Amino acid sequence: MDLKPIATRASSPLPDDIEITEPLCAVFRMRLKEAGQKYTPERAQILDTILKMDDVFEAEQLLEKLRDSNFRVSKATVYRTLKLMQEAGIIQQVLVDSDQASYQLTYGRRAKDLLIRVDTHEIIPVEAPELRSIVQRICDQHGLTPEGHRLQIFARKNIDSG
Amino acid sequence: MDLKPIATRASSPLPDDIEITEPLCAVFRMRLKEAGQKYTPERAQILDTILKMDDVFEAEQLLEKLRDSNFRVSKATVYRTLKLMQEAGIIQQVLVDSDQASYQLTYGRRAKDLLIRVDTHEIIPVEAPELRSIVQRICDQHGLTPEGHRLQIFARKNIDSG
DNA sequence: CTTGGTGCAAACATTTTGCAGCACA
DNA sequence: TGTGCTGCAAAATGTTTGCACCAAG
Repeated sequence: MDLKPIATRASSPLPDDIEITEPLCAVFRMRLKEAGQKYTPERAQILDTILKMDDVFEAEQLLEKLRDSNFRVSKATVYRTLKLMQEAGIIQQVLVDSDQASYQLTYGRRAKDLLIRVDTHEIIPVEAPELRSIVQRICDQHGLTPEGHRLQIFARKNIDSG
Repeated sequence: MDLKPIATRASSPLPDDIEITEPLCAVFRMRLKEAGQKYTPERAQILDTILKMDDVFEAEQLLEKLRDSNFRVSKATVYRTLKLMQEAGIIQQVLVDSDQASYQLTYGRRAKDLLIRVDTHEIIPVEAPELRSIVQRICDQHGLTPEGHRLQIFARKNIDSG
């Protein structure tokens, strides 16, 4: 069994969010070229659509949004492209729901931990810098080197505030 | 014609080692009773098998282990029972792998955070009590009440330690 | 030509469900 | 006797794959 989908790796001190599509396109194209692959209109459309979505999105949401657009892309191509983007380090799989895979745009961003509202299902990326020392301590205790982590906090609206 | 004769519900007595599970059995039985449901031999066998497995296990591993035992339980019953045990607060789903759901025995235990070795795929339950204040702080900042969390730390053997 | 990409449909793997018969209060 | 539980098979779900055709160097 493969243990590849490691989401939310908080590590490298990257600048915060980069919102421009230009560079990300370039990155993707470059990574594809390195592997002898092509930056096709379908792939561009998928990347473009992802950039218009929430930070964390499900495959089904992406498919729906793509169906609405003028440029139709097949389900197979979407899944194939999502895999390519993971390999290119542009997105990462996040395990939020057991039914469906979610993905998170991670390139050029500091990976965020997630605050998940159980009442609305809203997913809010958050930062927990103190976590780093906890992770380090636990790894130290086991003689291991940390490679990343995944933190999801579940919460709901305060009873007293609304 | 090729029906695999899974033994019909034996009203036979349960294996001896079921006694070990006394307290948890009692909890499960009680919860079932509250909901007008029964503590059947199949359910006892599933609980018993889970207690013999790693803290975190996949459905497939459980099915396999059950197939090996003398007391056969169908796949459908296993999945139905896993759901009941979740409702009873005995086990929890953990999302480790995108392919398959994993479950963790949680009743009467504290450790819910996981240290996952990316080199061996070993899963080690750990404690991170300091996390509580982090979780609380993040929820406070968003006006939310914490309901739980999920922390998975990915790590591998130290390079310098052999 | 050769290589890679696409859409479609079929295949896949995991999990759920409909149903007829069994068990037990 | 009724209600719940079981096994089986079929269905449902999300994802992957085989294949024929297309596009670009």
